[in-house]
Formats: sequence, C-alpha cells, structure tokens
Amino acid sequence: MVIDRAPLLDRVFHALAHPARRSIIRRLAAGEQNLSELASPLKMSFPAASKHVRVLEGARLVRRRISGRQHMCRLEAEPLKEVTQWTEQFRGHWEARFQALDALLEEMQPQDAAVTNPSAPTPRRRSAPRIRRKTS
Amino acid sequence: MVIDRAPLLDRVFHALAHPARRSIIRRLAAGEQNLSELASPLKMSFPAASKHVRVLEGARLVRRRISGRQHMCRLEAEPLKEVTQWTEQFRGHWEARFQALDALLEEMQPQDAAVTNPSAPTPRRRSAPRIRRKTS
DNA sequence: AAATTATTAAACCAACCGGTTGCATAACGG
DNA sequence: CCGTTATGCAACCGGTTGGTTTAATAATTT
Repeated sequence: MVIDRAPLLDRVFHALAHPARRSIIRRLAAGEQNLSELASPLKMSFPAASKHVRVLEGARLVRRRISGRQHMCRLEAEPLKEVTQWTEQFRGHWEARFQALDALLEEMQPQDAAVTNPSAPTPRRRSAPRIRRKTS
Repeated sequence: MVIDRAPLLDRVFHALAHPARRSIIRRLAAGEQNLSELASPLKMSFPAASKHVRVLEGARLVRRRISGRQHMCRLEAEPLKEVTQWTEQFRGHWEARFQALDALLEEMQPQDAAVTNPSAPTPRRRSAPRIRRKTS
C-alpha cells in the first residue's frame, strides 16, 4: 500500500493496526520516552521496534527529538482527532437502539401486504438511520 | 499481519486503512447494497472489490445476506465504537489547549528566571501534558 | 434451453510488512 | 582512548496484501 505518501488517514489507520504500535502510543501518552525505553517491553528486536516508531512518525503520531545519543519520542495526537471524526459519523449506526430496531424490522418484513400499520416499513430494503429521533 | 484470527481491533484498524474499504463503509451507511453496486464505482476489478468486502466482514464491519444471486451487504458499525473508545482515551492530548500550553511551557522552562523577553526561542525539552488544570 | 447476471474460486504477480541479523556510527563515561 | 550505550542502515526472508485474469457455479431472464 505504500503507506508513505498515502493519504494521512490511511497511514494513521495503518499505524494503529498493529498492537506493538498501539502499545507505544499508550506508553507515550504518559510522557516522553526514548527508543530503548519504548523497545524494551516489546518482544522483538530493537530494530523492529525502531521501525514501528518510524511508521508512527510517518502517520504524524509521534515526533522525535534527538538529544545527544538518545532519541526522545513524544506523542503527537492530532491525527487521532481525525480518526474520531471519521468514525463519529457512524455513531448512529452502532447505538443499541438501532440494533433492536433492525431486528424488529427484519421480523415483520417478510411478506406483509395489507399494511394498516403506519409504521410498517414496507420495503425489505432497509434504509440507514439518517435522523436521530429525540423521542423516547 | 495475518489479519484473520488477530485481535478484532487489529482487524478493524486494518480494514479502515484502505480508502476503497472506507468508501464501501460510507456508502453502506446509506443503506444495503449488493456487491456489484459496491464494486462499480471502485476503480478495480470486481474480484478485487469482493475481497475488500471480505476484509470488512472479517472485521465485523459488514454483514452479508444472500438473496438469490445477489449478496446484499449492510454496515455493522459496532466495531467502530471500539475504535472511538480507543482513540478517545487520548482526546486530552490533541485538544488545542495543550498545544498552546506546550508552546508556553517551552518558552518558560529552559533556564528562565528573569525572562523578560517573551519571544526568546530558548527551549528544547517539552514535557507531556500529564495533568489537566481546570483553571482558565 | 440458452443467455445473462452475480458471484466465487484459483492461479498468479509485484509490492509490502514485520521480523531478523550484522555492521556502522556517534555520544557519553570512565 | 576505550568500552559501552543508543541508534541507524542495509540486506535478507517468509508470509501477506492488493491487484489481475481466467474459469466455474448458480440464479434469473428470455
């Protein structure tokens, strides 16, 4: 996928898709750490961990400040904002209410015809919940 | 990365890391679509698109209902909730306040004492924002 | 029955990922 | 200086990804 020079969101999601990299982010959230500190708890060689940090840098999730022989890394969380923004647009879809509603609709759909019930959603094609009802 | 049988969060982030798959999700948010409908706007062969849908199914982001020869897909957004939950834990780190604060701290930390010149570019070391002050 | 449509499956490919090892370099502490 | 520490870099490797093409299957239409 050539994560470099790919859209930032691609790089961010890709960066977050590996547990070692999420672990790094979590620990950086508590404050700066140098590469050795970051690498030591990861069951892998130092170069491997270093590569993970580079991936995070490529996604702008980590920034590095060289101080003597130590490379201090710190979390740069802005890209996570975009992640949240992207996912938030589907919040309505995962809220429990809709799951229940879906199940209900599926149950009453099959073959109904004489629809006296106004709330009967005739089509078997289900439309997405576009509006959020305030009611109960 | 063996996305199958990997932790769900890995699979979800991986699934979201490809623009074609995000595009599929976006369009499914508007309602069910079958594979052909999903594939047609994606500049790639049908089998390629079909594979993308399978990746999304592996991440539990899409579910398929076979109806005749058509495979109707619908969005299953719960996993996105976990994504949001994961990222939300870092919200404090990307909120603008901290950026400004960081800059400020950078300015006054180094060897301050009698710092009359506010634009002194002295600083280097920046510590992570660990505590959230309520004040202004 | 034949043609069309919707989809899977299989084989193949180049590129990439995630890991390793070995060696080079640079900074710090005696 | 020398040894140690912190890191980079290049080469290599097996497995996966993301794409293709071609062929097969199955449901629908004519």
